[in-house]
Amino acid sequence: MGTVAKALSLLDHFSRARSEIGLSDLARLSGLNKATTYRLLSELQQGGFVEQTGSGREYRLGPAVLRLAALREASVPLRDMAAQSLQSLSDATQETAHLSLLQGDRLSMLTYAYSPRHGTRVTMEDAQILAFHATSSGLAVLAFSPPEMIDRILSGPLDKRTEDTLTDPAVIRAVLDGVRRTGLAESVGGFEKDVHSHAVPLFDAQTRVIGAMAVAAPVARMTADLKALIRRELWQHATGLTRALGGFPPDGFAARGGAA
Amino acid sequence: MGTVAKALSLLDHFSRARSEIGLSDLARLSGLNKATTYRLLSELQQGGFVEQTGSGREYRLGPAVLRLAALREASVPLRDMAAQSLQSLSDATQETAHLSLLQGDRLSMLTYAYSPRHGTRVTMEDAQILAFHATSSGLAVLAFSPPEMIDRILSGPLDKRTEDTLTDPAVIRAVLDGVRRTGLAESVGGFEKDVHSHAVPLFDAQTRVIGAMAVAAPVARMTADLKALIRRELWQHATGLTRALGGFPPDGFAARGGAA
DNA sequence: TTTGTCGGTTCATTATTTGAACCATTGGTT
DNA sequence: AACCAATGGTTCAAATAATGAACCGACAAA
Repeated sequence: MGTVAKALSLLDHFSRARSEIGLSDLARLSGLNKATTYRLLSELQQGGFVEQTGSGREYRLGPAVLRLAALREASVPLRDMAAQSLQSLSDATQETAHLSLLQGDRLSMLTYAYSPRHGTRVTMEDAQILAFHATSSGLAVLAFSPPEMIDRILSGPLDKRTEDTLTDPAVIRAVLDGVRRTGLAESVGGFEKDVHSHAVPLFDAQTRVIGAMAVAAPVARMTADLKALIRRELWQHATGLTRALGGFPPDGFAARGGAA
Repeated sequence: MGTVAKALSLLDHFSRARSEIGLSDLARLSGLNKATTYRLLSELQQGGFVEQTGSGREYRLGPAVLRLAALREASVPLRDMAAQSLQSLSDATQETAHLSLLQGDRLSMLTYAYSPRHGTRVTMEDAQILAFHATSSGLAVLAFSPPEMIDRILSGPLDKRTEDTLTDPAVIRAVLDGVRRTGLAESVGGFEKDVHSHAVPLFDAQTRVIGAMAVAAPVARMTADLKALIRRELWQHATGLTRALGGFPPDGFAARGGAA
């Protein structure tokens, strides 16, 4: 692993739950030497990617990321397009819609839209990391990822979020085959106990999978009609967004039509 | 300069005007060897900080910055607070208000708010870099920066944006003294010919300057009354935002009250 | 006092970065 | 078709920068 990759990997340890991390903690988390961690942090700090908090001397993400995000948005207004598409999808289904992006071996939630219709709804956390084996989005993405990546993910630890979480690699591979056939992934209670979610992968211009669009509804509300509606709308919106971003589904994908 | 700093500096060459850059161009822009640039870009690409465009093989900022920005926002909702404060300031003055952040030796615009009142207004560009010697925001920040930084900036090239741009370090130092006394910086036509702007610095929890809040109005509209209004409102809003972010002005700053 | 942290620093050893030269392609010119 | 000047990408010996064990002083708890 190169020095730059190490420095960038430090940034991965910040999360919503842990937005400020001390030097020693970060060294432990990353497995790097404390001195190394310090030097890398110093360089990141110089660039404004991290900064130190006032009270403690802990580190947190810095303002430079805001600037870069603004530029990224300006050149690739994915977030705006995604937000529009999600809102429309959420309106059509009356359920929570969300979109996640693949970054290296991580799948993280970019944005979401709630429907105001129901009092109960599935809630999402900003920049949440989605487990590949426990979410419909994860399964949708994994199904269209390169074999090496599938092997890598499935050979890693697969924690049992709920009693319904799939943790047997063989079982998951079978599920992925199904996702590849239909272009649509489903997960009932794999991530949160009462959530039933569907997901469709998104692709870039080289037909590589870049993320997934999903609809999550309470298990109690899922009827055959709602399921059919979600599948139809989700398919439309996801393939539409892929096209809008200049991406292309792999050969044969469009033909599937999200059929169960 | 460490390897990490070099890699991060590559990201600085992306701008609104130039959102996609080829390998050779980027090597030229950064002054690094092409092979070096390539390796650094590869590492950045692995981390999702840059990606290659579908059509050409050019590079642009990647999706990872979006995720980090979301987390930064979650832990330090500066942008939201800034947006609110700017809107209120813009409403009160009927002119364009904007906020810039210091990142290393760069001052870059974070966000802005227009007033709908007038047909003519000062317009801003997202993530624009503000020159220290040519803008009120730059002067406000520089006045409260460490002496070494002032020396560094003033010994660098000071380009003459307009005929009214200050380029004599001695003159600028005198202006900075005034800014330090009043807590308020002013620039007439230093950046754009017809723009009259005021700025007040913002501080962090260690009383270090982190940026500036500013109001920019067309020179033609600037009367004594408007000037007094801007100074009063700008002072209120800027000190209010500093406080809201958990920051503290340096000793004696609050006592100045933005008096001219 | 002792013990265990913390953030930060040092410096000889080591491993990584570096850059000139080199491909294979591409697109424009003659 | 031949040529030229770009492009993105690759190689490898030489040079440089990264590394980590040990060390500070400061602080807090026992």
